[in-house]
Amino acid sequence: MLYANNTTYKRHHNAGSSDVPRKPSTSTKHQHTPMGGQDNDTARKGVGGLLHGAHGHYAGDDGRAARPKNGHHECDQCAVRQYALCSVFKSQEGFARFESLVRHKHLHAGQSVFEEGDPSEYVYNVSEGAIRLYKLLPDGRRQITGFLLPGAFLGLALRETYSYGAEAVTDSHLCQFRTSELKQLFLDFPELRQRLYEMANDELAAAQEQMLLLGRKTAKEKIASFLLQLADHALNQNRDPLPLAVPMTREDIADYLGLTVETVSRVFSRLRKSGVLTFSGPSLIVDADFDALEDLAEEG
Amino acid sequence: MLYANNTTYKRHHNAGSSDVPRKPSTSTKHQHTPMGGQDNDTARKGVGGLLHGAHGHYAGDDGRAARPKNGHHECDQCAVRQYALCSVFKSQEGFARFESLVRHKHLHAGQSVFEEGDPSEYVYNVSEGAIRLYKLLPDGRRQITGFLLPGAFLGLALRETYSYGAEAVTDSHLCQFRTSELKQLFLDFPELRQRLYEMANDELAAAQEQMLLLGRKTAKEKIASFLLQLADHALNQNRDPLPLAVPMTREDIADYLGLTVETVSRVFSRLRKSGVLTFSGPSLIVDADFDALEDLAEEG
DNA sequence: CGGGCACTTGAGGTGCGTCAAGGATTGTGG
DNA sequence: CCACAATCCTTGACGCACCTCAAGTGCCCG
Repeated sequence: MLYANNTTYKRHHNAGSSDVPRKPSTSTKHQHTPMGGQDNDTARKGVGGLLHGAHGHYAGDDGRAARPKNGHHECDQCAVRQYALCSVFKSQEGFARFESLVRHKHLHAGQSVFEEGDPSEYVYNVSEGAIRLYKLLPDGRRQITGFLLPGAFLGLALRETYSYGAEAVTDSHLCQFRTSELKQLFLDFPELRQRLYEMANDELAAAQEQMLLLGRKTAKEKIASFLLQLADHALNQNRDPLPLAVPMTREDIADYLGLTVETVSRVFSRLRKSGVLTFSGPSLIVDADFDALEDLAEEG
Repeated sequence: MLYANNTTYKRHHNAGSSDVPRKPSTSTKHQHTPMGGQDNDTARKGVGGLLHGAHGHYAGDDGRAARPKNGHHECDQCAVRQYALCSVFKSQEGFARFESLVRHKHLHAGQSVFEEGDPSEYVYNVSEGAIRLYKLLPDGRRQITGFLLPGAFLGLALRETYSYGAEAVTDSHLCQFRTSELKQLFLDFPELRQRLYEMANDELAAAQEQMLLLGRKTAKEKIASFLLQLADHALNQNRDPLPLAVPMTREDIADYLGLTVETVSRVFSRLRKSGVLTFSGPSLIVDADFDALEDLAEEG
């Protein structure tokens, strides 16, 4: 079940440009990934850094989500209510007003939430699953700018159109709001804006860190940093970083780190052969020498 | 005067790591750059994109700043008051309260505003000059994450320490506020937070664009995109994009685009030889084929 | 069991980094 | 006014990290 994702973004075929890197031709399909499976299901949330999600305060359960999987979503059963945007509404009536605006949306792995350039009519809160944000060049080259995890907010930019695309990496659940209605709420709930502001700041810091990675780190350092992000996110949720699940495909990782699939694969292999990582299948790392990874990542 | 900047960030020498790119050894010095000079002085503000500044509404003057250069700064003479943060204070007493908190700081080219890890006691508004934001790896590799221009806000991230360093590219003037005091103002002036939120969002969108550039564009595309950023910023200030000044050094450009000095220089040369650009000295472009640049940049 | 997809691995090419040298500009001090 | 030192920029030769192309393996699912 760790192969729980696939790619759906379309890459425009581009007849004959010259000195530009590979423009992949990619198939388009939707694939329903069965949820459930064994317990390392927890992995689905395991990302961190530019990979946004709720941090800390993962009260109670050890990371395994015992949520309604039947598509019947209610806010009072919501897994992320304690720390998502919703947590701003302390009072009963405040929350009621908030809840009245929400529309629940379920997405299958690979489905698009919105595309770059779409009018930004809605904003979302991720309550289950994982979303990837990406930007494309006209010839199809893709840069993934981040992964969103439960508790993360989607659509921050209060602009007329989305400046990036968003797709479900795995089956996901989103709470949808009209941008205009959310703005109304700002008037009565200044804490809401405060909360969004903090989130934007966190994203900004993460984005700067990612620029450093993209512009100045080697492939090995990028992979090491990425794995540490995954591990840190697990720690932030009070989960054990081992075994470490890598829910996204090699292609997603490559597009996130500014590499190619082959390079990602090769670096993983080299880390495995040098004893830093032990794999159990391509998307599950059962052992990792985090000290070695930190040296490799040149953190700081 | 277009060589109006230098580098001051320290690059740690790192005895013997192996497969890591060049770790430059850089001198440390402060250099006072005489302001004034001829009129293409306007160039000092010429940046855009991740290069933040005030956009639009550059009422009146054609870009040449007729500001008090005598260090005696008063808010009511401030060049950016109309569109900087200060503009949220409509009322006389509101602004008075705001002004009472400000402390004016003048920086010479190359001087540090703060370094990564410093406690974020202050935030700033840029009223004159240009600031570069950067992050360093332990071995000295640097990534410039953005340039700040008049009207831009510095220190957005309401975190305990700055997550990046900031240095003056040219002689600059900043308005300094205590973070704690600014937060107080939030209570009485919700528009202030709104404004900062919008700014953070703009930066975020720019950061994502820059990630696309860093992760997926070729050297030529990066340079072309960069020049278009410069030109767009000029346009946003109602200035003619030609002649186009490039106030930062090749090293700054390289560290901004994830390249080396030599590559930056070579690409400029190639663009010059192919007739896309015409230079008058290394930091002034007197003619540019913007259509060609847009093709090269793969904008989209 | 067969086709599709993700992943891996190898062989070879290249864009850009590295190393090195030289030119242009500016500021400094005699 | 002229060495000079210090930067910054440019250019060439070369090498390598990563990309490209291609073939093969394993897994999943129909």
